[in-house]
Amino acid sequence: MPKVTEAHREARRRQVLDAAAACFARQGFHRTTMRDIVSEADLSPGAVYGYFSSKAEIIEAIAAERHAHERELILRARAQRNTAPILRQLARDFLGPLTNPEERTRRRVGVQIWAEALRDPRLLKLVRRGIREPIGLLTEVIRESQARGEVPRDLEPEAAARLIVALFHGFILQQTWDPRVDVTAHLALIERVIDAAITGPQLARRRRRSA
Amino acid sequence: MPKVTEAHREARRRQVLDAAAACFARQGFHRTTMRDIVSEADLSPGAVYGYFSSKAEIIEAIAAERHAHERELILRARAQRNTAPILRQLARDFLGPLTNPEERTRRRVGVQIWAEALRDPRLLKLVRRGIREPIGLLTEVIRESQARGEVPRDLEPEAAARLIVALFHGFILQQTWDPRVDVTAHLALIERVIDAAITGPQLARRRRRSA
Amino acid sequence: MPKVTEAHREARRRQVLDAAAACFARQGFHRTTMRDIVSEADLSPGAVYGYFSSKAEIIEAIAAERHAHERELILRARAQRNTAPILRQLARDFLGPLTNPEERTRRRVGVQIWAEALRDPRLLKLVRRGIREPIGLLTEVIRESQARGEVPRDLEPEAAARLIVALFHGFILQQTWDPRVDVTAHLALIERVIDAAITGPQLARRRRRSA
Amino acid sequence: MPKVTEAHREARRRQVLDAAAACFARQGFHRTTMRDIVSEADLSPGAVYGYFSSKAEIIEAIAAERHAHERELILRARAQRNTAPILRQLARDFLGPLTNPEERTRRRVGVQIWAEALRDPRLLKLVRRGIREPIGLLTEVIRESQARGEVPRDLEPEAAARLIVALFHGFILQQTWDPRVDVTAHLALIERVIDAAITGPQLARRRRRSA
DNA sequence: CATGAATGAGTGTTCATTCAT
DNA sequence: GATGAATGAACACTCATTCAT
Repeated sequence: MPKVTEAHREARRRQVLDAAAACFARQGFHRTTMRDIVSEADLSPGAVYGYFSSKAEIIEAIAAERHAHERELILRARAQRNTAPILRQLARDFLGPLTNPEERTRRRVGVQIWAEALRDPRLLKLVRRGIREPIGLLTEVIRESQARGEVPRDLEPEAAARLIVALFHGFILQQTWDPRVDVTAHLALIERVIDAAITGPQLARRRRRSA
Repeated sequence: MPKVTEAHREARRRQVLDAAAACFARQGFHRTTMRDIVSEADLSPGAVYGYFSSKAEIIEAIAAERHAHERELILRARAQRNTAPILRQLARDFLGPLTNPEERTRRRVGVQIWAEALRDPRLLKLVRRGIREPIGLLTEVIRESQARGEVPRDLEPEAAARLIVALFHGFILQQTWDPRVDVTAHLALIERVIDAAITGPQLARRRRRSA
Repeated sequence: MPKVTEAHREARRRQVLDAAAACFARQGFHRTTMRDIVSEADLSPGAVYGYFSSKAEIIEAIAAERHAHERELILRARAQRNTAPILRQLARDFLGPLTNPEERTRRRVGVQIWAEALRDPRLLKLVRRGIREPIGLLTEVIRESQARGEVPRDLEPEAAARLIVALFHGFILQQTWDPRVDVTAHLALIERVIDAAITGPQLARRRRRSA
Repeated sequence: MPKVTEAHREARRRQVLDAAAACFARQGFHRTTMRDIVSEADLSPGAVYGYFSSKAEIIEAIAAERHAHERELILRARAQRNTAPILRQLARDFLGPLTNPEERTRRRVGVQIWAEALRDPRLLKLVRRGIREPIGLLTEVIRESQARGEVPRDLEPEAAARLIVALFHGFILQQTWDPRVDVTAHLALIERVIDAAITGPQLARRRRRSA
């Protein structure tokens, strides 16, 4: 049994991770020094290295946390029974929080991770997994929608899943470069696109008949 | 060897810019040292600094070039007379080249620029302008489409323009993280989405007839 | 080895300052690289920068130390009760040590500081203050001498103070350019000038009698 | 016979020397780049190197010019027949011009040369010679004064000469650090010191009688 | 002769990481 | 475990000088 409780260790990790995220959001990874993180966390260098063995590991931990969170959001949305509500909830869950300053901070770090992944193989692996899973989940969702007849059968489910993710990522970028970009207008448009794309049961039936 | 032609100067700039892009694509901005660029360009540090006064200026020059190029692509696409062809050409011009290794290199650098802009105010300004212009052009395109009755009038043109750009940026990201991602499948899907979105008079009529 | 004593910190500062002074005396500020100082002090660059945040700051610290020392010398000399002994002690305290190699090293650095001050506003400020104080003290000394009737009343005290300082500085220069210049001969001459200048009551009386 | 006249060469040298002096006075030797000099002189690097083979050589040339000038001043003063006028003229010729901005510029460069000489053996040689000659001339002047009975015979002539030079150099320093230092007050004081030191023929005779 | 692009060794400084206390 | 002084390789950038044109 360690001298220090697991809860204490976890609290310290949080402290470091939050401090690092704040610094990264402000100045990017490479302009952020370990000193910056250490100061922001109000710890000593040695203490930080007791929890993370390198700067890269901190970045990875942040990325991993983010992916776990997004996975959770998708799983939760999938609990809905129909396609349109699932997609609407995804749009709300992913885009809605962007009005929140803390989420914006996290997204700024997220964009840095996207770029850093091109440089750091371990991070790339993480980012790939962090994207493969959501795409997998969305692919399933679309397949289920096709089974329900809410989405045309000849649609390539994975391509559609990627398109949804791309839409989200692309909007994150715009929001990050210019926080004045209107989240609500975008959400409204996306809801409209969803409505257009999804042929709810009745609509689908009607279509089939008219064919 | 003084009194050198303008062509010579331009060739040297290219040499530096290409070398820098190659390095940046491989290792990111911050892991790329000026020495790396200088070696790759087969020049001396002094020579490089004769053309660019800092590493940041090289990055900015690359970003500016890219933006000019994209602007050109959009202007060219707009020369088409109808919405669907315009959008199809845009999709082809922006996504098609991603199969080309040189374009992929450029896109990797592009992603770095997206992240770096969060840190470097000058670059952020450049990126913002580089995005405002295409969105502006696309917004006009959509307005014209609405005037032609090819697109519903109650669509918010700028939001739609942003959505198109987001789609493109998001796909770039996926492609950059994993070059195996299928460009063709995506293009096909996008063409389909375009067809679904556009209700141009002729197209609309044709569709009704074929139904 | 953290939580280090103040004494330790002070010893390290000394180490850097002495090493720097040795280098500066040998090669001047601008030919002395930080590497030189670091080697001479047998430290690492990082260690040096832990105590001084720039090369300029090292120079300033040396200048400040020197000024404090000179101030001390003047204050001590002023403890004498009469003008001639004060001036004689000043001459001895300032010129005497020039036979000492370590003092010569310090004086060589001092000359560099004099020149560097023309370039570095912070250093100029320091040098000006380092000169204003001694001149102020000497001015007071002369005023007191005038009150005692040992120096003619119509002498401009500050001009006289400046003249004394000029004499000293000028001699430092000669000594620095050519260490063979005879300190003793100069001291003797200065004592003679002092005797000639001071017409203290006793001295004046004694002189008249011996005549 | 060269393609370019000797006069042309001389004019170019002047141009470089003046430009360099202006730069040196502003920023010191080491902060002045050859580019600075080249720009100030409105020439090309190659042109400058056609007249001076290094930066050090420019500095040396400036020092040499200055020394020649000072030598001239002393020789001219010696044309006076008596000691007091000689010294008074020297004081006027050396200190008087300090009110002139161009002379101040030259003196700022002079101070740099004094420090640089500690680093550069060739320059040190020059500075030593530039000081040995005036001291030699002044020593002769003092010897002649002693022969004329205007100065006590037991005065060490060279020490006295050095003292005069020291006084002058020291005052230059003060003036350079703070141009507000009052040249006139200093001149007045020096005249007074001269009067006190020199026993004109009559005065000398009177003294001898009273002994 | 003049030009000015090119050279490349060298500069002051930083910062991720370690480890003696 | 915690501390923070110390390490030292590495960095972006400069500038005296050269030499092809």
